Amino acid sequence: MSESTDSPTDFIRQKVAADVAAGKHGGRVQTRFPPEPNGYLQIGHAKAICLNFDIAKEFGGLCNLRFDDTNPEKESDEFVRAIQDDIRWLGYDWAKICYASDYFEQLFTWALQLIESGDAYVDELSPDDIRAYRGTLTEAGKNSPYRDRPVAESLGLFQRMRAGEFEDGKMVLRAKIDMAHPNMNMRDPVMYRIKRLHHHRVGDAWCIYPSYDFTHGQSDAIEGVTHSLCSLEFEDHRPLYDWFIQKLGIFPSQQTEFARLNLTYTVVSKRKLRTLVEGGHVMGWNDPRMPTLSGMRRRGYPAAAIRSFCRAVGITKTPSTSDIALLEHAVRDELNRTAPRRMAVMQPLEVELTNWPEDKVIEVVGHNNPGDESAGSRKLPFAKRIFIEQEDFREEANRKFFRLKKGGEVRLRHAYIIKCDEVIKDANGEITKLLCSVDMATLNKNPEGRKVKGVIHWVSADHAREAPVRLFDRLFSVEKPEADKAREFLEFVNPDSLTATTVLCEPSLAEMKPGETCQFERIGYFCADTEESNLGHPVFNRTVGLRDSWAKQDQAS
RNA sequence: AGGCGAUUGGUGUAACGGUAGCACACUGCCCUUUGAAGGCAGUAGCACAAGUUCAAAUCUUGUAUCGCCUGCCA
Repeated sequence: MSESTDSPTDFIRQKVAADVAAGKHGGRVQTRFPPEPNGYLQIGHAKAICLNFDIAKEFGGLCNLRFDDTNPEKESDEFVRAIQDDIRWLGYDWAKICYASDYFEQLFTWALQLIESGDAYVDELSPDDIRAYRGTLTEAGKNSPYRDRPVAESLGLFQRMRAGEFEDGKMVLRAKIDMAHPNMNMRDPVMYRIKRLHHHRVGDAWCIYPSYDFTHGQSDAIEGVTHSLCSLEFEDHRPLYDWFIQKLGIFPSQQTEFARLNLTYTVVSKRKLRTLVEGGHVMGWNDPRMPTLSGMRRRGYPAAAIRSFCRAVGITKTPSTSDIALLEHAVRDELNRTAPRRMAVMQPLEVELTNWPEDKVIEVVGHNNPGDESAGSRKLPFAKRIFIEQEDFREEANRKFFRLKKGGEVRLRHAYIIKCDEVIKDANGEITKLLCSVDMATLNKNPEGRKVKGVIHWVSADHAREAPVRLFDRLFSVEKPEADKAREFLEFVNPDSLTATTVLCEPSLAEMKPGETCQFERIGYFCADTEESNLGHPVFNRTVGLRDSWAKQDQAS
């Protein structure tokens, strides 16, 4: 699943292509990615980022990064910075970085214009009354008593709102549309509210802030965005989006909605991710189990794999839940091509090579990537005492088990074929050690007259380095943690999603730099953690395990 | 007096009136100094009903099911 060069042909790209062909906006294409800086980006945002930036690129257009910072309540510079880092890491760069807050003055002027044209009014109803007057899904709302106040009065009040003459929540500016509209968003939506909050960019310059609806389309218009792509929940807002543009007579950006991404065995809503962090269910926003970009980055997911995944799930209007296995496939696919191979043993079983001279140490050569000659090779020490994986030995097993068994032979990866002659056990009958003999004629050579099928990994006991490892499993133990409305999603958090253990690894692994990823042969892909690794002492995160068809087969039998 | 949108194998998608294809997952076989990767094969699908048409996944209507909407959030 490498990133293909031919472009996808989803309905949005078809629409953009048709617009270009028709000469709309002179064939110009411009998009934007508009996050609110109130949280960390997650895999769902990655889908939107890829869509917007890729479309701009494919059609020779521009894509801006625009922070939708109209509500200072939960917004901060920390998020502004983290979002930029995540987007760059994903592999994208913006034409311009914009802030809705840069348009506050213009927005205010436009609000004045709508008041003057009789399309907006200052309402003094309380929040509770506004709700009550709005009506319900099946009943029309009713007009506010302030709805038909004179234009001049609204004008004066709105100016005074800005001047800070009224308390928070005392009044709002509303669009005058239709309180009986079947679309709730058209029942005189709020355009401005009074909030005495410090804004991360404009400071205390304003005490009134525009709403999303009165900001987004105008921001698109100011920047000249031709295609304003957003998720399905804004479908109901499109009539409003168009209404403001039409009333204001500004550049007609067009909004198109697509389904957001959902993933099995996880949650992606900001609120729920926050709950996981604040409830201590994970170590933080960048916990490797989190579907955040920072979490996936820390876990070792390559940016290219995430892009590839986003391309694979496509863009539609059908709400759906993608299988996390598809994401994992994209990760393995990328890592299989790029990650150097190494050897490490998770559950060591000592093996003494009886016919190997006591002090003899040789170096064998291991290829870094069998599928990529250019990846080169490294040397591995081989000596009398080695460790193999406990599960690679069975005293007795059928022929399906082609690893080491008593009296049987197996290939040590990159080294010799050995034969198990004797099994040493302790008083409890637990296997403590294997005595094996080496077939000296089999280094990088197959024996004559017999075929040895199994290959297992190993490390030299005297040369192995011990390193901490964290194994991650799915964050939730059910496919759709949000599906059961009667139960809180937290009930489904997988108690075994994190396992801390250690590995014995080949010497070269001690040199792994934080953030680097390799494959532990026959086990999985691991990266050196960026937070907890020290020079010469990596702490490994298991990015994803290798596919294991033997485990399935063994389990089935 | 509700509105808007959606519905194609287990999952995610393609098709734009003319043989339902791809990927993931799953199953079997081959290959292999990673039981990985790779190769080959296989299982499995148009929500339902009417209508238009020589011909419907595709157009029309109805039904069902699901999603979103009653923040001074975005």
